[in-house]
Amino acid sequence: MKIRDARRDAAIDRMADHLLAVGLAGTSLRALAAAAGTSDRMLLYYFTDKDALLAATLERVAARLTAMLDAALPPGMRLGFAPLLTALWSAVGMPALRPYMQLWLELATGAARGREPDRTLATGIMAGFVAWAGDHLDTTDPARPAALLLAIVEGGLFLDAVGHRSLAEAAVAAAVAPALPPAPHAHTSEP
Amino acid sequence: MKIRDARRDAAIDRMADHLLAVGLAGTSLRALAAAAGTSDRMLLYYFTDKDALLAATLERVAARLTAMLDAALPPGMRLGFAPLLTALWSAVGMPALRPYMQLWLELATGAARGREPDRTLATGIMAGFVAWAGDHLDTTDPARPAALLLAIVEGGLFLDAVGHRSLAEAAVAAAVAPALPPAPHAHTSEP
DNA sequence: CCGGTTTTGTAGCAGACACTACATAGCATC
DNA sequence: GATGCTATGTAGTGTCTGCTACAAAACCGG
Repeated sequence: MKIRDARRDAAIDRMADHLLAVGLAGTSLRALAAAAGTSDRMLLYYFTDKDALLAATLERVAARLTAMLDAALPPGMRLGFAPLLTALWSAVGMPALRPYMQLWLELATGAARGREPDRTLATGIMAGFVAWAGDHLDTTDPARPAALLLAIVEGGLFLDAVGHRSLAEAAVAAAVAPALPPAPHAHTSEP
Repeated sequence: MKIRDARRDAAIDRMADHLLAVGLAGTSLRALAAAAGTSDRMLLYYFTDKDALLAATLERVAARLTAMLDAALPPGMRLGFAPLLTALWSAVGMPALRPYMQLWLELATGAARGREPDRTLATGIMAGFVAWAGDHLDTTDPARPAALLLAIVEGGLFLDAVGHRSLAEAAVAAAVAPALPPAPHAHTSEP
């Protein structure tokens, strides 16, 4: 029972790479098997289902992502709202994280339609992000700022995804600027 | 050449309903044809491709969405950052708009991977949203606040999609609150 | 070396998919 | 009424999908 688990685990790693490369929609048992160096027959020997296989692989991907985030902003480091937002935004903008963001978006799409295992996985991953943001904020009550921070980052990723990266950067810049929204009906003096 | 165009147009409307109901991934020529009351054969007579068909249908969906947004917040109405954000957030939270948001997310997923026609369509739709936000803000230079507003709304929709609606609401509440982020390193006096 | 369990290959199933070839029905114009 | 164009039905094509039946190989304790 050891060999099976070891090969199964190795397959998960290779399949995670493949999933990051082609996305959830663009994959198939045969393609995943080729990427993992086995046959579809074996994948269904290791896993009961394609869904179970994808769930395990997506969990591996999530673990990698949180590891990379921890590397960029180690746990225990606490920052104010603006510095944390800046740091997190530049972290998720790293080219190495691009496939992760694409897959994250795809998982959220499935979750929005209530599909499983997408929904459960996505909710859990996002809960992890919430905890992460709360742990990195130096505010007394981090709940609301953490929510806003995550909304801005996810929103920025979304704007970037639809081809408006500069808009996303403007949003982050606006959120970081001191007096965020100029007081309503009060025009700034700069022409 | 008139009958063809009329029926083609009617088919687009029915297919838009179907697309909103089941999403891009869950559809097929046969299902679309059934929803439109024709045959797949006819759909490929009206359109050159499945892609062309989807592009036309998605444009129809986008037109409907902007019409609904204009109904909720008529053009010409200008607001400050916080009121506009509140109004827009409650507008996109309407149950009738839920399928639109799911489809919008799905389109963004395709756009993130550079797939066509998703990419072009999504970029154009988002450009429309940017113009819409700029037109509804009463600030002198609406570029940055508009970007932030869109990022928060899209981010909130994303948080909602992954099952964290209350988090999304907290984010909007935080963005609307007067002194958005408590000054960095300065703890509020409330315990 | 033998017998049973674990691991793997081969071949295929039944269904869905986008798309096409071909023929026909309806209609209009001359 | 012949001719030609538009509109539609029938019946497929080849390919891909997740998954399975069956059997052979490999391994391991006795």
